[in-house]
Amino acid sequence: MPELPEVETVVRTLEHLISGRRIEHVEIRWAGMIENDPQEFAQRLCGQTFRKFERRGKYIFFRMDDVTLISHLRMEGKYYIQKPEEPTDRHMHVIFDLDDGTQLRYRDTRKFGRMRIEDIDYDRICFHDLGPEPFDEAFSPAYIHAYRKGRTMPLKTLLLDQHFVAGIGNIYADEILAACGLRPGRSCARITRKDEENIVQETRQILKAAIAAGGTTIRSYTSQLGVTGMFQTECTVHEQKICARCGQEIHMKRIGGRSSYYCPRCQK
DNA sequence: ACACTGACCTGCGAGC
DNA sequence: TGCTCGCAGGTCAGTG
Repeated sequence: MPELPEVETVVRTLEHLISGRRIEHVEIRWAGMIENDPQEFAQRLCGQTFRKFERRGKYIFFRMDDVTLISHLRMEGKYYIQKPEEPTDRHMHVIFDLDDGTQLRYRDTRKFGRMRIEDIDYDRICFHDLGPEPFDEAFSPAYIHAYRKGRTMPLKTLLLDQHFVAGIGNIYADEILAACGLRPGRSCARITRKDEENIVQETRQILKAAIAAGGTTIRSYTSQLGVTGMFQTECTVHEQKICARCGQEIHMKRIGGRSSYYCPRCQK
């Protein structure tokens, strides 16, 4: 399931592959994933050229000539560059014909992903009240301190809260908390100043390493774009059996409706 | 205002 | 073998 590092990898790969390509036709096979009126969506994108490729949290922003195409992959959304004669299947939901004869195809087995168009100057930074990017200096120990004031939610829930910080999903939330030695179920009201510093530092460290590795592949993130990452081999707790640090059996507990993995010895 | 739950979807694997 | 059921999880609407 793509999180910030995977989405960043997809954005940079697509930038490399389709920058400067013009959309000649849009085929929408499943209209449920288009948040605009589907006809208007297709009509406004025809004749537009991919100019800039941006990311905000887990959202992709394609800046065209006159419109911004915003895409969220949710769990299983993937983009492919393929030729028209290559076979499609029932999970291909949107197909863009490009001016070089190839197609940009969006495939999503669970139909959770969403696309929409907005005006060209649509503000990426203020989008959806998303929290700061983890690498932005606004994401600081002082910011965490202020945000958690008056809140009692588990740390795991806090890290997954996109209003708190943008881009962290279930896998990296587990990894960040493991690196900090904090249990995912610990209330965010019960951490120290030092913990706040560690969360900022480990979040950046882990996401940076993941981006460098080209994103994580666990079960859903593979692509013909050549961006299959290998970061999952570096997971210390998520979907692991044994703690890499102490050998203790990894525990799994549902927190905020998500499976959360932690080492009961290393994480307090 | 905060916190929690269910809905959206489909594929897969466990269990009977 | 073939069926049912639970689980996977990002986001948002609805509820307490």
